[in-house]
Amino acid sequence: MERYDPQAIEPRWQAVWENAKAFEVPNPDLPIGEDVRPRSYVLEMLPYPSGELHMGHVKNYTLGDVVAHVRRRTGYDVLRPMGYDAFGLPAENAAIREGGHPRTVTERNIASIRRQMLRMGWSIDWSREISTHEPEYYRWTQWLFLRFHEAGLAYRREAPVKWCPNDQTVLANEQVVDGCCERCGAEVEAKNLAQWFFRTTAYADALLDEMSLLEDWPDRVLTMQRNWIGRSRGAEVSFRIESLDIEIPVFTTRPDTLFGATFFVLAPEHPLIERLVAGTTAEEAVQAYVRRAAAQTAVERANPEREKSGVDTGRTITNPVTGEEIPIWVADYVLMEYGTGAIMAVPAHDERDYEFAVRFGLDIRRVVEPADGGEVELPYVDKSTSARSINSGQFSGLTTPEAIDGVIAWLEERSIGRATTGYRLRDWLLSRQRYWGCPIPMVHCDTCGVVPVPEADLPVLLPEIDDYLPKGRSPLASAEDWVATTCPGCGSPARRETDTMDTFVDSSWYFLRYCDPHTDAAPVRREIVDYWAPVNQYIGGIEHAILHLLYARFFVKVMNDLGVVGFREPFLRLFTQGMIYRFGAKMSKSKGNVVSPDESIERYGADALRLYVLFMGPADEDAEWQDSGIEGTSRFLNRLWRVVHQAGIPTEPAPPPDTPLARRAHHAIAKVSDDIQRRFQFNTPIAAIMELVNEISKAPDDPAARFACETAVSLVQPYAPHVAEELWGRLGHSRLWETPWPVADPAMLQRETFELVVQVNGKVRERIEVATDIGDDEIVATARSLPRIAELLDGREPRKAIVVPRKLVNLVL
RNA sequence: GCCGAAGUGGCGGAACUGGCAGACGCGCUCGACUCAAAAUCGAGUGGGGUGACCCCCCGUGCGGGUUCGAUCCCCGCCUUCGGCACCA
Repeated sequence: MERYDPQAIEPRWQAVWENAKAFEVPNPDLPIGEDVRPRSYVLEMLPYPSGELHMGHVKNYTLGDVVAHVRRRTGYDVLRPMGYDAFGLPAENAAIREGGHPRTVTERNIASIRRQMLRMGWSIDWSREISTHEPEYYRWTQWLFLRFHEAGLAYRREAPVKWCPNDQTVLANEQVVDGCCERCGAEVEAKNLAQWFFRTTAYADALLDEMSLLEDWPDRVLTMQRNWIGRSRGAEVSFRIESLDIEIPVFTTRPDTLFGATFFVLAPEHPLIERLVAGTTAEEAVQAYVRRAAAQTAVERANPEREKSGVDTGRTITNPVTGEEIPIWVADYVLMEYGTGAIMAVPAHDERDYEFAVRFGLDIRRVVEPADGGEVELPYVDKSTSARSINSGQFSGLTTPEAIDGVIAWLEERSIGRATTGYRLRDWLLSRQRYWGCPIPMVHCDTCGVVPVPEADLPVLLPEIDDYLPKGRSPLASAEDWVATTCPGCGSPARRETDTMDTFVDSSWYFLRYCDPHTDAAPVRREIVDYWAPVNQYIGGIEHAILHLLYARFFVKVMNDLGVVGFREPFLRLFTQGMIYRFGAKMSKSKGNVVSPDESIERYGADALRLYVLFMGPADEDAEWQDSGIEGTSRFLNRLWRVVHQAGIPTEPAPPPDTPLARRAHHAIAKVSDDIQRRFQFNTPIAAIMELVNEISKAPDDPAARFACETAVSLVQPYAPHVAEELWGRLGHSRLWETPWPVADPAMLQRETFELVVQVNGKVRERIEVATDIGDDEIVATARSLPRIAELLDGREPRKAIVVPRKLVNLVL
């Protein structure tokens, strides 16, 4: 018998698939008829070509490959494309590190990633390959930007922004983690700059409410997105400073506590502060406080452990329900970015206001109590129906929800307030002061202002420049020939926008372009994109729970509103895979704990590696890489190889004889199919196939051995397609990749007998084989007649007998 | 602090709807093959008692509860991981 040699087998089958265009799915002819084939769009997140593939990619794409193979073999046209998220900081930083041009380095990395992907044997439709840095792609990114701009959803404004001093660019809110740059970890700085934004906040409600259109997303991802969007319903209430004739609105989720508002607080950045204190005795102290606050970093300021600080302005403002004058303070626990930058402080019913009032000796007035009249400590923050208003005029006695509605109605009648909704979500800051990105297709004209580049002039090509190192302003600004242009409006000399787009813009619609990757008429043709998309199954890392997954959802909603696509959500089902660790840490070059896919392939073959990354444990959980683990799956493939060659393999009559081994094979079919299709569980099917192979090797002369071997090979194909295809051929068949997925025969799953577990008082005391159709009474009688059970009963009559059909009987004394 | 997930042999994990805890793999032990080793094959492998076998007791982070029966449900706690964190 020939040895199992993955190094010989694997490249051979990869060539066969390539020649046969085995995994290419053509687009339908237009117009699309009624009788279309069932189809499934299976997609994994596309890689950044900033280096080579790592084990995380191997797990991600192998998962998708298993799903894709099984769907193909169960009758679907499966769209499974691949591309590269080529623009952006990771690729650009890699280029700077390696000292080449970003394009050269990126394209070299793409070539090596593609080579690795082919070597893994993933079933990808390579005819649809795209890369976001190619003009054929980013032309349409720019086109979408223009349409967003037209619709008022892309705009430029000067705003306080987060600046990464290391990467020398601004960042989106989503890219700031604990006050630090998500990429490089440097502490971010605050700056005021004119920047481009997408109006994500206009879609805050849609992003929340349309979660109901999703078929299956992990709860934790939905929760994270909900928290990120942070919708809270409440009211805006106007407070007046009579002496200065100024109105300052506040946002509150607790209008019912207005009677307990005993002071008022402004954020240090609030624009009215200067006017309030000008020429007063408090002026100097307030200005000093404001300066101190400005000097603090976001990290310092966000530390909730820190004792509250603040300063009295000496001014008062009128509480609109009580008519009382309450003091106005300035304190940095109030944020300018949320709500209106001013709050009414209700110390009795808010933790932060309470802490502040205690520290500065301000009034604390209780206006809510438990509905059952019980005693509670302050601050009392319950806003459910088990709380009710007190000391609140006409609203006293109402439950909190009633009081909230009542106060809002009262405010609306008098035009001093209204129901409104607050969001934590901010608009998406998309401009970056970096070279390696999609140019923003806008022109600055002294006469016309900011003018869009006409659609016919797209793409605005990224210019070739010598020095693309980040230096605080976009490197594109130094490409003077490129910057100088004429205004599309008036024809006078004008300057191009020199910022580039955030990489997340590129990756917010790539999955649509795959559907129609070569069209030069539109980003995608509507009929084609609606044929394939939305994605049926998306697979990727949890680290994109907010960033990419929220942006892509936003993009698709806008594109739907613009009529570009016919659906509202990009990804119907989402599966987030866990990370692979080694020696307790994420694999990284600096920790020296990396196992490279190339190394594993060379030693054990792609099939053994593919099996191992999914056999490690549940795919959605983190897992620890064990070098001996891949040896195990490699050993299993050797065993499978041997069993197929040695099992005698006489040609059996079809259908195969009904033997214990044939029944084991049918059980394996049922288990593997159910685990992959219904449970989306990938480790246990491998165990089931291993069991089957073990059974075959124990009974090589079983008359159904051939059938059992064919079943094992067929079931392992999604995981280990090369060796499966090879053995399938040696069993006298061909093209396993398009052979229908096996179906378990229900009759073969039926058993005539089963092992009855006999318990006494819940403890297992005996097991016997009994007929499947045995009656309950007979089960009890049989159980009691067993010598061991009779001995335990010792003549006593069981108080109760519980029979679980086809499982067990429990005799209770 | 708030929200969420998880905790099972020496290790990774299995047990799907409350019904035989530890499937499958790794590791280890013994045996076969071999001059020998590796590879491969076979047997065994949660802890304890007793010990030829049978059998008994304990056992799924800890403490309680519900139930004939709990890894699974409920209450309280501990630990680990993840998210959010002055969001008014």
